[in-house]
Amino acid sequence: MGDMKMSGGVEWAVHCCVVLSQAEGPVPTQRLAEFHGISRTYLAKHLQQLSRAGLVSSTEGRVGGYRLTRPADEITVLDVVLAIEGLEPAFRCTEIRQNGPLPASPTACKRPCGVNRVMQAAEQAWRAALREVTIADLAVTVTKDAGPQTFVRVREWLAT
Amino acid sequence: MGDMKMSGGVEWAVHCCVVLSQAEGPVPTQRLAEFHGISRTYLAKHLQQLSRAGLVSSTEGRVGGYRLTRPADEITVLDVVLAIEGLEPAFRCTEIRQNGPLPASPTACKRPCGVNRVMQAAEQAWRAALREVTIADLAVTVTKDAGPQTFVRVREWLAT
DNA sequence: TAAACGCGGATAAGTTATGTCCACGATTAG
DNA sequence: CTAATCGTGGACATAACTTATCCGCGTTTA
Ligand code: SF4
Ligand code: SF4
Repeated sequence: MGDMKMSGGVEWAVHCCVVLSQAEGPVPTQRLAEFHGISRTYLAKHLQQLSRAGLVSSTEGRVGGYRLTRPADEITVLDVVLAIEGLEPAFRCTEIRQNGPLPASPTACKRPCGVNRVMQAAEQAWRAALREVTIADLAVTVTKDAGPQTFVRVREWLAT
Repeated sequence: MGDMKMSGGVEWAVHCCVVLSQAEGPVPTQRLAEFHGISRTYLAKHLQQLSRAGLVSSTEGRVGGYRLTRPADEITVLDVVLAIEGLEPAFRCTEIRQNGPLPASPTACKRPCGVNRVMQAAEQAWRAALREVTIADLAVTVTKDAGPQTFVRVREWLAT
């Protein structure tokens, strides 16, 4: 039935961060959207979220654009995912244990139950894995996968 | 913006499995819904999914209902989550690296890229954590949190 | 002064999540 | 035999969310 799906904007945002890590100056939304062949206006929304999260900073005006606020090896994939997806956990308890003919006592409801604890632990494991990889790591992977000339060509295109 | 949210039905399904692990006979949808104070007709949908996933088996007719197909210590929380949420991973790549003025070569696209690999690894860690806990474990937790008489009362109410 | 750019809000279409309803066949109590 | 209970699957309705698009505004620079 319903599947737990991550926002598609995460893919866009991660790719943009990798590109920004290789850029020499501010890159405008226009260029980033064109480069990835995606919607300019919608990407703008995601970049604004990255900006609010403090991952990128923006320059307004004629030759403005976005740049990373920190070195790429200090930005984790988790940072980007949380910036786009929000901070709320995937599992949200609706406290159904308090319903029905045998409701749990207020005392027992002080702390989250076993179900909730398991879900939170799983989410922590998920976050830990995402925290292990930085944007810089991804850039290295791209170089390995697509060749050492890749980012040279990207920089050339950005300078167009 | 968009948050990755788990279906609310997961909470219902897990709770139902815990109750079923303590029942002495088949429990009909009606009772399970009443016990948890939730929608009967909608819960029926989720129970059917558990049935299709092979976690519970149903008995039709006058005194029918659901029961677990396996001992509770052989049903993990992951089993339930996957039965409700589906098998698809949370992160779905749309291959935007193939777009734009510098598309990745077909050679480099043979296998998933670094981004995708990170996401898959994180999801594996998440699943591993959920696989560590069984319905039987949760039942023990409930006994600890809500008192040893809890399930006695549940069985009494179910026999009503 | 005009063009390029980021920012935030309003708006809309498409999709998903949530929930209801009903007709059907199976089973069992009386 | 008959009526009540129960699971199954499909159709249906509605709320919520995702995915955009557009516009007016202020900022910066050629
Ligand atoms: S027992 Fe856990 S999952 Fe269930 S309602 Fe309570 S906190 Fe939520
Ligand atoms: S680089 Fe990875 S995340 Fe990006 S489009 Fe390719 S497979 Fe998807």
